[in-house]
Amino acid sequence: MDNTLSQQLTPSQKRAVFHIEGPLLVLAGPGSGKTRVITHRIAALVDSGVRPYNICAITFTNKAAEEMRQRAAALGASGGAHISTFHSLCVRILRRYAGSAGVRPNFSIYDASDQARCMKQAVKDCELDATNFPPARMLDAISTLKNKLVDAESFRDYADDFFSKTLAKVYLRYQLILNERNGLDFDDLLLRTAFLLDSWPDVCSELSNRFKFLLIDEYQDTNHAQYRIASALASQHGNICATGDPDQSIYGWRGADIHNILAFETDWPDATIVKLEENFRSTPNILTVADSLIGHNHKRKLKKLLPTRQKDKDVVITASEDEAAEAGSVVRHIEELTATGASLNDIAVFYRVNSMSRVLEEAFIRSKIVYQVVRGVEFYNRKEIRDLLAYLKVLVNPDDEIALLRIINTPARGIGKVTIDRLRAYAARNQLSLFEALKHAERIDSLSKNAKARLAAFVDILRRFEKDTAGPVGPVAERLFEESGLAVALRAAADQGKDALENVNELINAAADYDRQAEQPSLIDYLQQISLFSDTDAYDPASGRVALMTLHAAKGLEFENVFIVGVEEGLLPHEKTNSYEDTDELEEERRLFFVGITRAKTGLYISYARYRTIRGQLLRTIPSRFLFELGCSFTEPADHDDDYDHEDHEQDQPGRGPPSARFTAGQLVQHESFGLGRVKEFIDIGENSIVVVKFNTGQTKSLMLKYTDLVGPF
DNA sequence: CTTGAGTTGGTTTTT
DNA sequence: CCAACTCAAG
Repeated sequence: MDNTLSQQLTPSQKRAVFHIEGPLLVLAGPGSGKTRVITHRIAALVDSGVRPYNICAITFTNKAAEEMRQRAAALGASGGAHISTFHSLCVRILRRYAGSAGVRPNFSIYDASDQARCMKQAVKDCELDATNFPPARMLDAISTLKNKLVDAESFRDYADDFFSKTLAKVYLRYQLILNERNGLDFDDLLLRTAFLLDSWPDVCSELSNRFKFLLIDEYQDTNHAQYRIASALASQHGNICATGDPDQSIYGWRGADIHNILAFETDWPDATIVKLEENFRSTPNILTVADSLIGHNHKRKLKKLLPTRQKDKDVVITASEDEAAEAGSVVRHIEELTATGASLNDIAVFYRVNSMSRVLEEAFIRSKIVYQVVRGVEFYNRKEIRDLLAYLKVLVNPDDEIALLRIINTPARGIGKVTIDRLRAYAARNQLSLFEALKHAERIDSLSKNAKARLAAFVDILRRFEKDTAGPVGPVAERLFEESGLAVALRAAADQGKDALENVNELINAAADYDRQAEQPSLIDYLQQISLFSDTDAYDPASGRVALMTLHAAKGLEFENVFIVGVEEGLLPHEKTNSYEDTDELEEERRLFFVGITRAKTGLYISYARYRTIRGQLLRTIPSRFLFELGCSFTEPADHDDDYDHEDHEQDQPGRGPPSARFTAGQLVQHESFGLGRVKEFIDIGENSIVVVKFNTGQTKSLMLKYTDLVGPF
């Protein structure tokens, strides 16, 4: 390696970079130059004679992979190394070894909404009530099982209580539906790959010998399936380098198992551990606050962030009246920053939930501050985009019934519910897929002559594209857009069609981009790739705009100035995370805040609003407990006189809830012994009024106002 | 069969 | 508040 490059590294970074053989764990705090270590390490490997072809680096997002590719190239290790996410790697492996893995290579990847459809069907097929067995809950449970590599059959053999047995039935059914449609959900990609590597030793050793050096970033957020895949890939040589920081583990809810990183030394007894504790990113002002906050987590190894920068601006904590005022305060601070020379590129605003972006966007538009909402997947959720993609999906995978049903009457071509039902009945009777039945429409007696003709016309459209699945994607997408009738329908739809047309154009351009970049463009590959896009992938660091994103999306990024808004009880920590008790989930919320804070280099602005509109209702909030854990002189400005002022003010305005009500549904309250909860119902009968509260402990209580110590609004 | 109005229910974070 | 679903009229 180039001497000047290695001179930029600290001794511990050098150790991590040049420790070539055997297992290596890099425990790296935020801002420790971890990414740089990995890219330098790739370069060092190549430098020491390793063929790039034998290197596999796994990152957390496609964006991170892209950046790493570029940086590695800049260090002279260009081309050949496989750098991607776990999911992308699994797609490649599954396509290559489809036969052994028990999948067909043209599988569709099912996203959350596709999964929801399949699950609804599964619950219905099992003759269960959707209220007792909500599809979302079922999916959650199944996802957890899949992440632990428990497939439907093993779970069925294992289930002993009523709920588990029911869940097992649903799981089997759900999986059957997926299989029939040749669809894999995100978890399947991992599970199938893990099973493949486990049950085919020759495949496992072939891959392990191909990837002689394995590097895995953000190891603290790997789940069991990923852990097993990683172990299998390293099985032949043990050249596994994992990097991560237990304090930045924020995906426990998705099955990430912090144990993976904690047990690395046990898994690989001859492992070398390198710690990167210096922080090159943030000022001591910020690190002190971060340290103080994360110190409130009990289940962690003690670790200090060692600052290397000089003191600079103090951390600013702002209390605003409501979310609009909070957004206004963000705008004012941004204007101050830009007035002193900061670029909008250097500014980011983080929030806990996506819905919070709206009020910020409105404020930015009013103040003419340009911004980007980092939400890449949103584009692919637009109706017109999903429609066009559904056509492409059906071409690649005709068994994808979800896609087929989406387009069969889009744009409207007179194929309604009755026709589809008859088609389905025929398919079921003859053990055919819906698409097969469609091709036989002529022979289905129950169909009217008209219906037959319409179905034939539809099949004809698809038939014209049958041979186009191999080559470039852009031209196919463009032609299909026209010939499917989507184009005509959108052009007819006056004003809102205009946006839609632009979006479709963007999609076609993106597809053409893909054609240029891919070594061997194909529709299958394209569709599978875009299914794995993440929000962060859309982040453009040179856009000259303020970046708005969730705290989760902020992972791995850094900004000169960071705003974190809505730091309130119920939001951060989020109320859904059973966080009144000192639980693991609460600790994860704290880590999430920690991740947000440590993204900031120089300016850190934390804020909360005293009132916030939640589901259309203006509610009193409680400042987050985390604010008190920051260790800086934070005093809650709320005092009682202010409260009453506001109450009065509120009562003057009609439409803000009944003035006599002391509680309104949805409101956050605190009880001396039950803790935090939300008002479900307030039965206002004067002196004997009753409040029904659902507490975070899970229990719902009806409390009589005059006997209870319910505190709220705060 | 299509469309629009009305109702209902669900609401975190994401590969 | 919003999306997804239901139902009735055209």
